[in-house]
Amino acid sequence: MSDSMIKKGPWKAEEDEVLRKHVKKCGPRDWSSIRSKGLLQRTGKSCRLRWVNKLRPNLKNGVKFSAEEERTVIELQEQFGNKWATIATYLPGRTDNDVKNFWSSRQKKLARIMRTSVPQPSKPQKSNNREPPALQKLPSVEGPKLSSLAEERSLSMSQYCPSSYMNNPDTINMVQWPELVNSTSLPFEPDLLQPEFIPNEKRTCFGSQITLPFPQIPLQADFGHPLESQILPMKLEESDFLDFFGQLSASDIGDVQVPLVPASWSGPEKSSEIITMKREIDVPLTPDSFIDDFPMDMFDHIDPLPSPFNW
DNA sequence: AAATCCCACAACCGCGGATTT
DNA sequence: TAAATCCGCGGTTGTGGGATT
Repeated sequence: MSDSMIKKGPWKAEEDEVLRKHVKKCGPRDWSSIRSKGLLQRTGKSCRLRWVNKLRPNLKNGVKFSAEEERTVIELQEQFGNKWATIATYLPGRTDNDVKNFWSSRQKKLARIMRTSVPQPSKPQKSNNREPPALQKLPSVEGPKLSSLAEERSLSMSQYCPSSYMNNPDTINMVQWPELVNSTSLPFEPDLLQPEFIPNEKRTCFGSQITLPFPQIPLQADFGHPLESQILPMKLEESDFLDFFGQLSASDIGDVQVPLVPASWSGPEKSSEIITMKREIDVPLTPDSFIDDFPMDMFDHIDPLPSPFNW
């Protein structure tokens, strides 16, 4: 059968039925034989993909990711990277494609938020382009494909942040963090916002990995990302933002003194507990570690959101 | 009302590893 | 053991519908 006989594009119900019958008869294998037997004019790859992503039983087709699923994906992506098939094994009814698409959408939302966080110029500009003017002169914010939040944030920060503040511990604690956008612009389900800070001994400030039991994950476990969920919606005003980040690159950050606990944590040592954090070269930057490294008092201006556990 | 943007989703492609011949 | 084939994975693109301008 020549390549010109190979059909591509959307599947029809009749094709789905043929594929279902094949799987019922032969099991989910021998995909190539479907075409060689003349059952369908689809490649074996295409048949397998259709089965795995759409026709397989117990799929959650058309069902949005729940907050719990989002949390799980976020955590697992941090642990496994872009191993979508691996991550999907933790999410019943979800395919690697589902997870991949979810993550991709989320990345785009985050990128957009980072972009719109760029300060507006003092002079209004006439332009049909909705891109913030400050960004227009910065090349390729969306250029490289970023595989993790950490990369995304690092890129954004290094581009947006003029620099010298980045590793100036004296300056960091002087910063007044500006207004915040409301939670409706968050790139994830509001369910993920957890004001409580629940100390996790497996988690340290610099992106240590949360060790998840394999292959079962307790979905009820606390996967909250208080730092990420609160820092990302921040809308940064021009002066504060640029002043803060000065002329140094994020990678230059050395020792920085910051409070360890989020503002919303009501622990007795909230404002007094200061630790010295040191970035070590051999510590991999994980998706949340970049944000985790921010000084905690920058969250002081964030209104606590209700815990999903209190709803 | 039209144009544009945003978003979610489906599907394809290229590659590499595993299996078969 | 090498070549051919199959299979699975991750990256990318295309598309349609809803929202926004």
